[in-house]
Amino acid sequence: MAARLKDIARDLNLSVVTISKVLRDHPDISTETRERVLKRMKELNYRPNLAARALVTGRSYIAGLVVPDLVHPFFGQVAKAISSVLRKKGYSLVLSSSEDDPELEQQEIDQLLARRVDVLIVASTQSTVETFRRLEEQKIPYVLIDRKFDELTANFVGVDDEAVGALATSHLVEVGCRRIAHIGGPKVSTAIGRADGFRLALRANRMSTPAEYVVMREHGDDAGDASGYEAMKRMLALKQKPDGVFCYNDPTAMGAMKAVLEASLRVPEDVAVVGCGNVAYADFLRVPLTSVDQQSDAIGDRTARLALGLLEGGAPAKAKMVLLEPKLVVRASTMRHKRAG
Amino acid sequence: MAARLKDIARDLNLSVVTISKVLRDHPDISTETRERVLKRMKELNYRPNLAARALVTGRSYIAGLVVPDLVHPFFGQVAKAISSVLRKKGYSLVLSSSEDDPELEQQEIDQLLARRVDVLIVASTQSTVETFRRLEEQKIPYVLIDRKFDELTANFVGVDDEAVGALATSHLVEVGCRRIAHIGGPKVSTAIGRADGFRLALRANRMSTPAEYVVMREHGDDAGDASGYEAMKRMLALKQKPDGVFCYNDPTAMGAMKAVLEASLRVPEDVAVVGCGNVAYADFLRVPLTSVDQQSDAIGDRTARLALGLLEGGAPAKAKMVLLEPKLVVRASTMRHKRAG
DNA sequence: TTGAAAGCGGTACCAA
DNA sequence: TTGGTACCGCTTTCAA
Repeated sequence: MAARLKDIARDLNLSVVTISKVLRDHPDISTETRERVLKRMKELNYRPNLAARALVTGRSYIAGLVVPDLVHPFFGQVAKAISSVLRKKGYSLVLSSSEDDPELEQQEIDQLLARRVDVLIVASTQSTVETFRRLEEQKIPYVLIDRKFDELTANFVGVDDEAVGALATSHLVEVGCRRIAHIGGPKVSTAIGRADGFRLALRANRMSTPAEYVVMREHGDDAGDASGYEAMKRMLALKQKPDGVFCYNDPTAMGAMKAVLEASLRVPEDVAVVGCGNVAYADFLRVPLTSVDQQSDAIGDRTARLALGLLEGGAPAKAKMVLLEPKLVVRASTMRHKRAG
Repeated sequence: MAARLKDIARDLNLSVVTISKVLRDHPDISTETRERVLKRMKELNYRPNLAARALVTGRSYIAGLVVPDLVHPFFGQVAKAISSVLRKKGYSLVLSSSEDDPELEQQEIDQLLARRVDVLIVASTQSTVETFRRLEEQKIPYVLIDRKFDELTANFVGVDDEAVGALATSHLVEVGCRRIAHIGGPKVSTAIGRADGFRLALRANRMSTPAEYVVMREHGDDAGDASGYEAMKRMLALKQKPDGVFCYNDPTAMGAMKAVLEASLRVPEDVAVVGCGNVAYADFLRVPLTSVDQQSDAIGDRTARLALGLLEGGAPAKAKMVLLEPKLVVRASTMRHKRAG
């Protein structure tokens, strides 16, 4: 159906090679021929078959991106930022969602490899590094984002999660919280790093926290996360309630806030709440939410640059680790008295 | 780098054809040969080059999806739903974002066509139908979603936007609003349809509305949409303030709510607010937002089925139009007295 | 400046 | 049951 080089060549009594050269702006083509060819291309609405081209050049000009959840605004933002950088260099971004399922992630990666993407970008949900070792064996360039693996010295771009936890927690200390809790996430590097940062900050402030004040959840990422709600509810039932809580992410924080308000307590006066992610609507919540920004645009931008470097840069170079500094955005959910110490 | 049929054939002293047959579960291969081949494939971590296959079969097994905004939860949800149906049939979904820019949309479509997608799914931001006429000429199957064109009898899946407007507006009437305003969207079918529904519902209730009560915005889709805020602010400055407002979408409604609250008025007592989209966090807003659900999952599901039908179904069939019924989700932002009439 | 031939990694068709 | 040959649409190399 679609026009091919061959069609144009036939119509113009030229060879396929000549047309191909015009297509790629090859210098040694007479202006006249070039004109004729371009004219005919336009008439036929010609589009080179990129699959065929990829087959011979060995470059698909596709970057594959696998994220755990397309609907999560963080990943959407990152994808948008990556795409806008890559597009300028002629690359397409093929997006896949793993739905936070390691097996599905594996399938999606296989699919992308079968399409011979030039580079793979993954926010992985795997618990082992096997997949990535195999990528290395096959010399397929890849960049991890958001979640990293200690066992792996791979290219990585993400926010410094320990800093996230420490930033949020010290802020709670600063606004006068004395019994600070943490509702954490599943067993991935982001959640673990943030929990570590939480503990570090407490120690730095010579504070400690009872075991019941730290909960690591299994799943849950929806707005008003049910497990954040449950976890908070349980903490509020303790004889010593916490007066501040740092939540793994914003949805969790929204769930926690709901629990606090339902218990007829006030945010931030009785319990101050900090989330992470800085979702666009944080300002419009029942109590505007203080949150640690994850720098999604910066992550996307750096990731895309790194990926391009892997593709264009000749030298293999060793794995590059980009750790971005998180930023705290203070809103009503932690605005109580200043420095109570 | 990656293994090819040829490599396996050489290693096993077989022909490429035989390996290819094993790959595709062709019946006439001896069990023994099959075993040997499969074993070697596993060892080499063989993955068929889909681009090469596409070249000869003429089918890429790729569906292309172009949306105006990846970060918008509605499109994210739709993409997820489409993808999950297509994946089961062996299709990959390649996602592009047009950033609400008609030119960029055109580029993305071209890019997808160059990759020879089997079918195109577009939530178009174009103002003319030229692009789609060309698709028809080239016999490339496509499905429009969300936004439609009157000039075009194309496959379409979306919610009934007139019904959206009517549903929201009658609800406002029912809860006792007497001066109902509408903050609409840009000049695309969704916004126009919802505004039409708004007018219809008013007429059906023998109500009318001053011109200042209807605003159609140009752009804006972020959480707490600035133009929703501005529009509402202006209306609140009128001598006769509206007592209810139907907003084009949820972000707009959030902006409008902000304006109402800042004016020291109450939602819903002074001004009731209805949005559209039913975002996941609607329940957690300063005032939980009544919203018309757009059925993103159903849209995705029906779209994917329709697309598959276009691909697998032999008969060309005539354009199919799927109009889904919207559903109202009532929350605090409109919970005032019942039927004041 | 132009083009013939070979080949990228597969599949289809038909013969052995 | 197995394989030879041609070919998908394009680029590369080298010769004319």
